[in-house]
Amino acid sequence: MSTEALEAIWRAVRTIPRGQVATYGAVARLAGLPGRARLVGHALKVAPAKLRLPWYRVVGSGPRIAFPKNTRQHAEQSRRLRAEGVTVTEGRIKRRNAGNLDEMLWKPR
DNA sequence: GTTGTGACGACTT
DNA sequence: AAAGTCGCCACAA
Repeated sequence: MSTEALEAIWRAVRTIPRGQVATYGAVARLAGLPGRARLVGHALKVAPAKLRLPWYRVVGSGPRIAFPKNTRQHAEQSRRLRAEGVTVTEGRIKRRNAGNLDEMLWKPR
């Protein structure tokens, strides 16, 4: 995979505002890689810690925490999101505002 | 080259 | 709601 794609993903993740989340699919689209949500997961996995990416703001469709329950990562992501005011219950994200921008979208309903 | 395994997602049962 | 199926593709074995 090209590093440009990885960097595009990292840049997209950086644009997610505090207190909001974006899905893997949305991040992929933002990075110009529609349909490649899995690549986003990979990009986050290999991202240098030095970048200090807000990886915890990236969630699965639902929107829900992508990690299985009872894993360290799941707990960690929930903790960090709650620390930013995001409500997480049983791995699900509760929507709080009207998600104006398409990027911090949670399914607009 | 093939296979299995994912920080995924949309759709269909 | 839950479980399959299929499309997507990077990576390791």
